[in-house]
Amino acid sequence: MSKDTFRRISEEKQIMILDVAAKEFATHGFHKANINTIASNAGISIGAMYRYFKSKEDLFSETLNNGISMLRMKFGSVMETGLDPFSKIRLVFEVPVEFAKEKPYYLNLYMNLLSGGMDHFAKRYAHPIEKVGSDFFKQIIEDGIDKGLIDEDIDVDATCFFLDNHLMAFTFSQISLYLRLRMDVFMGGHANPERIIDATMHICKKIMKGDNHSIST
Amino acid sequence: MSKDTFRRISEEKQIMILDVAAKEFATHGFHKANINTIASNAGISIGAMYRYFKSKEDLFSETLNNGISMLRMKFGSVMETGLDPFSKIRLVFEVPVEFAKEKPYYLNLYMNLLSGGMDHFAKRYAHPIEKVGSDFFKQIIEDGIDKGLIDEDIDVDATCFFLDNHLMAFTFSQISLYLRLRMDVFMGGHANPERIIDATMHICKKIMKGDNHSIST
DNA sequence: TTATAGAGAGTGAGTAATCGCTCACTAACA
DNA sequence: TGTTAGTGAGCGATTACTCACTCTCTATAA
Repeated sequence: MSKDTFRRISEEKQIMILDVAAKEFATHGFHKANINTIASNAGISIGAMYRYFKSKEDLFSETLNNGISMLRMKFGSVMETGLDPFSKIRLVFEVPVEFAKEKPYYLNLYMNLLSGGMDHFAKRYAHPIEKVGSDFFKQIIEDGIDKGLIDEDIDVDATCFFLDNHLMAFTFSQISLYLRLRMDVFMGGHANPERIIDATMHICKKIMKGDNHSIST
Repeated sequence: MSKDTFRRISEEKQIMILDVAAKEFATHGFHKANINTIASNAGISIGAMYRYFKSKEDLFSETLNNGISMLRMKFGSVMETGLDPFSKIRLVFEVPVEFAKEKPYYLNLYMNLLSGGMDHFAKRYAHPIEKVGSDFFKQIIEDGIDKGLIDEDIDVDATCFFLDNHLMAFTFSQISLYLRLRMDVFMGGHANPERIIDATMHICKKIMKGDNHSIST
């Protein structure tokens, strides 16, 4: 965790430093990211940097924590809409498209957790991060079952996993060069987020309400 | 590409060196991987290493190429089985489970392509790699439509993308610590590959043959 | 058969650059 | 005068890559 000295500076400056750091970690990956560059881009000295954070790892953790707060807020606000299950699922696919336009580098941070040499962070962050998406989908589906909108004989866990896999791949496809090229291969030329979301919703309804195709879009 | 000198040494030695390199790249990521360690683990000098490969990037490329060959072979042998579409899809989900037991580090290599700082490789490898999976699913689904096993009104591109997203996430879940922990969160405790494959096939049939639930497992 | 020359394979200590982090310092303020 | 904030030159560790060297093998001349 960051030092007291960091929490004592103005909130804008905190956010600015974390944004600059997230950008650097996102573009170069944790190991290749340069702390001296982050300090210089944030307009502070490396001395100050190490007055605010114990180490490079500590700074990275703080950017991750900042990202988790944003993630929780986004999922939370979708839950609070009070919309029907399918509309909530549609919304949660639209969120990363918007977020990728504002602060894509925070999404990159999570993608970097997947790869080799990041086990230390994976152990600490997999559960808190993934619980958010898992709880979200489970609550929506169970709610849908209660209201008779979703078949009660589906494997809830596996369906949530299936949906979140697609959400994860779709989200990362907005920000990873490799996955963007991959999406183009699959979708034939320039892939359009709206088309994928429409198709996703169509598939969603088939999975969860296989015997009733009459639900409105 | 590797130098002539590399292609002149025995094939076993070539494979041994590439395996050792893949392992190092997989566990530490490209940037943190140590060429001197690779040479030492492979039982050759760094001098020899640089006689075989132009640079660290060149060595990494060669391990990727080696992995692509394996990937093509695996997908190819599934296509050649002559099984029905749904059995082929089941097989292609079983393949990475087996492969992750033999040479997981080759799968890690691809995951590392997704994250930050790997754009250079992403541009070169996204298309050749992803074309394999894309062609595979498209051929299967079109074949299924021809034979009347799959609805002809589905969005083929989007369905392939959807299926491959799940295959990718499932495959990487076998080898990435983060994604393994994530899978546990979703599946509640220890996730079992067979259960996920069963659920996947169930979902597959609903997506592609929504009006007919009577197809055998 | 033996001596010699030359090519190619292989070696590993060393170099140069990078980068995380420290610490002796100054500045501002109470 | 003491405390806290901030600075940035530079240290030490790491690591991609080089190069002057040895070893091995083959071809050819004596």
